[in-house]
Amino acid sequence: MSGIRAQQKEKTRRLLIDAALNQLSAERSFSSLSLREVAKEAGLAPTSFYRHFSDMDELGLTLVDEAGLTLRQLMRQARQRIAKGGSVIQISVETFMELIESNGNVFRLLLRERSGTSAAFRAAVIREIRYFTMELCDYLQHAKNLDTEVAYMQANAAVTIVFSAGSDALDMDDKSERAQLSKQTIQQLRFIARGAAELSDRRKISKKTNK
Amino acid sequence: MSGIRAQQKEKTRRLLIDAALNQLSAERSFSSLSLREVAKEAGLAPTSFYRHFSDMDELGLTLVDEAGLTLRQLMRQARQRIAKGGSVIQISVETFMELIESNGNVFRLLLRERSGTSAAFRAAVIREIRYFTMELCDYLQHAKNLDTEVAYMQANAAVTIVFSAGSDALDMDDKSERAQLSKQTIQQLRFIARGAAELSDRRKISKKTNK
DNA sequence: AATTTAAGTGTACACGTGTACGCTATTGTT
DNA sequence: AACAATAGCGTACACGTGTACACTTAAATT
Repeated sequence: MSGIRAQQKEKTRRLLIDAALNQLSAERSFSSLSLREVAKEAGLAPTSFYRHFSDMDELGLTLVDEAGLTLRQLMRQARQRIAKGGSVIQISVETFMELIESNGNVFRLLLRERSGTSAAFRAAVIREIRYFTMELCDYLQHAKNLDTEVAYMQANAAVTIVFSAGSDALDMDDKSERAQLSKQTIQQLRFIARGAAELSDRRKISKKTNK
Repeated sequence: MSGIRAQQKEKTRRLLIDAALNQLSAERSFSSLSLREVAKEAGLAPTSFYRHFSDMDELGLTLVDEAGLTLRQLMRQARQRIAKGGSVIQISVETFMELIESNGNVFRLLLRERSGTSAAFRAAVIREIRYFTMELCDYLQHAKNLDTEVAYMQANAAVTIVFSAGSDALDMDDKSERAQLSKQTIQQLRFIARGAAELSDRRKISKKTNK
């Protein structure tokens, strides 16, 4: 099996995925996309859609997977940059904002669409974000030597702040406005980091004195 | 003019508003609601809808106004409780969570629906949230004597965290789970408050030494 | 070379949608 | 008492939707 057939199939599958992503915008949520619209944008007959996905829901799940991949790519890239030195928070936020600029529509799926979708879809989105949060939590625990619970709360707050800022950035066309938003987000993350570090310290001290 | 007619009209207008609110859920966003569905739920013929709103968009804007009112009610209630003493953050979060429990669907409009709606709708939501943020910013500036810019960043971060937690709470049926979420949210707000207070102090010192 | 498999097409159907239009019945105005 | 205004209804229409079904055509298998 040379696979010239499977190869073609994969190609038009991507056509469908990209067609869906391209139609996303501030006005247009995934849940408001119709099977026919997506097929048309991909240059296919409506019924051909079924050769690749049984449902718009299934396409949606695939898109969320795609978004998850992008999120991991983000983590890898940020880690590489951090290894070269500099402010961890600043580098992370800037890397995130860059990725939003180039992969805007992929992120809309994770940042918007909190309702009006299937339960499976929402669960998938939540799973991706949780995974991301846990990665950050691990990092905080080890690199910053934080109390487990405190690390989780910091990670959770940080992800909420960054994703919310990312969501806002999606609708900004002015570049200086985005830069301002980045700056503010960085400062907010520092607030959180500072507060978390203090609580973690206090907890450690109280544990020692209890011994 | 006794207004028995206008009175009736207002009554069925409320029927439409409530019908729309009642149909909101995790699965069902406002943007996915159809004019006919809302009219049916209200016990009206589809075309009667037009006697009250020219559009689903117009209904949407009305709902956002409604949500804005609820938000102000929240602020008033929180202020009253705070005046009686206690942790400001804790009281605020608990008041917020209470209101979400009783007015869940009103909040879905503000907390979800970040896309897939008309530009006017999104603008209205953003306006309400901004107003809320500004109120908090004012409070922080005066009561806590914070630097203007720092106060804004804290207010913005706090609102993001609380609204995100509120959005999560909307889909929880377990009461203890909600309590845990409240606790976590309170701690996160304290992180932010602590970090902001420190930065504000540092800025004041540097201003003094510059004189 | 003959046969099977499957990606993509076109037609067809039932259904839900927004809304234009004319009607009825009741309230408000003159 | 006569008239105007209007909330609500029913019908009707064009349109977009998901999808079932029978088809072509090219690759894969035998």
